[in-house]
Amino acid sequence: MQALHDPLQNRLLAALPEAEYARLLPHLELVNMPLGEALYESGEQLRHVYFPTTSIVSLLYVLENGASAEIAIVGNEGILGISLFMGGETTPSRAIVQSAGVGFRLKAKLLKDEFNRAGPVLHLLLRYTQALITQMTQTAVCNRHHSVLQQLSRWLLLSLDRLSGDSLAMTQELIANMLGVRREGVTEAAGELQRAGLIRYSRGHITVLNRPALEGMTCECYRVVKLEFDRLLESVAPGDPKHMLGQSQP
Amino acid sequence: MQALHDPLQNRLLAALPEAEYARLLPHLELVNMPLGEALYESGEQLRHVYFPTTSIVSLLYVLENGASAEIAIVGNEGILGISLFMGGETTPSRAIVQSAGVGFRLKAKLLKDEFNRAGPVLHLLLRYTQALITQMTQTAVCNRHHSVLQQLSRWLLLSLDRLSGDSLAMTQELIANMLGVRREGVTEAAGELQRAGLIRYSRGHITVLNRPALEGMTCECYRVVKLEFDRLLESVAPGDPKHMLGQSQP
DNA sequence: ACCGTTATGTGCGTAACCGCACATAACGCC
DNA sequence: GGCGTTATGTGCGGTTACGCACATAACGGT
Repeated sequence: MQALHDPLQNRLLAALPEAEYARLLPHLELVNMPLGEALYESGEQLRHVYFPTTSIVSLLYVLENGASAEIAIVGNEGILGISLFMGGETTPSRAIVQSAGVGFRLKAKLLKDEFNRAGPVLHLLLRYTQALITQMTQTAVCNRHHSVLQQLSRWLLLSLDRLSGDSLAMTQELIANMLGVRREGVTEAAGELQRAGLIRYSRGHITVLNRPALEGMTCECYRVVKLEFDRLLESVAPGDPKHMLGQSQP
Repeated sequence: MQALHDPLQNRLLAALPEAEYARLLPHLELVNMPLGEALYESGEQLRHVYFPTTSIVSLLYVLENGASAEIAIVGNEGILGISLFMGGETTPSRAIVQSAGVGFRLKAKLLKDEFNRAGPVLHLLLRYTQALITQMTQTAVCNRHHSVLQQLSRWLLLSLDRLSGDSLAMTQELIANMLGVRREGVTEAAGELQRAGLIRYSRGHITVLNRPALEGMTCECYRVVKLEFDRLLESVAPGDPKHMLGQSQP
């Protein structure tokens, strides 16, 4: 079982230089991440950071009236708990597991210590954070200007990218909560995608049948985010200066 | 004239420890920031970072079809150009001056060098960035769930906080661009606020007449952002351990 | 095979906002 | 003081999504 789950399935861990990875590896703890679990709640002190491998976690904000909106999706490309190294310790949002799976966690102190070495780990985490910021901003833009159909498409593609697969276990009700729209709105949009032959939907299981076509009809928000993650997190080899803070150009 | 404009009017600069401020001061250059100026464009390499003092700058994303949406507001509490130290060098968004005024700028290399000392400046900038992230996430939430009236209220309060005043020069057309809504929608909402006696509006000049009442009717998004900025950027005195990355608790 | 539960589909009327077309009004300049 | 320009107000039909009330359908256990 353990053999099936390798920390290197997380692309952020995989991008670490050998020395840093070797330092962290003994402390990485495999954890199960069941559907609905809160990795952290609004305003809660973090004890661990999490590196998902086969799970998907949503950062979401819940309004006083109970309505919710997803801020960003984190999967095998990222880390949960950035407020730890950003210095705020807490955030007003929550992290909820949206697709059950596993991941690895690391004690808060260990990550902070590693971050404070001000070496490759710091720079990698900050680059990831910048990519995450882009995802957040694009969520804001998409919320403002695009239809439920477009947002659903974007969400599907972003989620599948973060699972490295083409199918996903998720009810329309849950997706509606993520997008902050009516469940019926998701039903309608999903029906449209299904009639167009782009996806297949059945009781909590979505499969993308024609990914190129789906990408083609999705709003630019998806592409912007994808490009930015690719640009900022392209495989960072040991010694590769890409993720070191350069001495700048004239 | 120069005497009227002190870098310490920028709260981020004011929060620096003496030693760091002394190092940066000789390199801080007073710059005029006229309405509509782009401090940076999407994807553009940054040559400077900017610390507004009497101006307001919007981070905004412009869609392929020309529609736009504001991501965050930066004024005398912050800095423009975080992608420089986050490591990405560029972002997909633009920074446009929304309220003319002045600010101070610093050459990119100097800021990077200071950041790379991994001292108080790094920690302060990261805390600010986390506060900015909160503003961005709350923008996404507000875009999703709240009315134009509520968004206008939030926007007004956030802007005035960043000017440390109670009036603002801004046409409804510009505000509409920021919020990503119709100009007529802003007219309607502003009319409502005016009829309620909360603001006065006249040809590009808004004055808040009854701030407590305005705050009272604004959605929680404003308060969440304000609280988070206060929490993360409360005056950081030299030697104050608040902005140092603590050695964590058990 | 049955039945409760959960998931999805559908059909309303309503509210908010959009796009467009103007009307009015304030200001700046000659 | 007249006039072009810019800013704001208003009306109206159309679209999108909402809230609610159901109908159907799939699954899961006994």
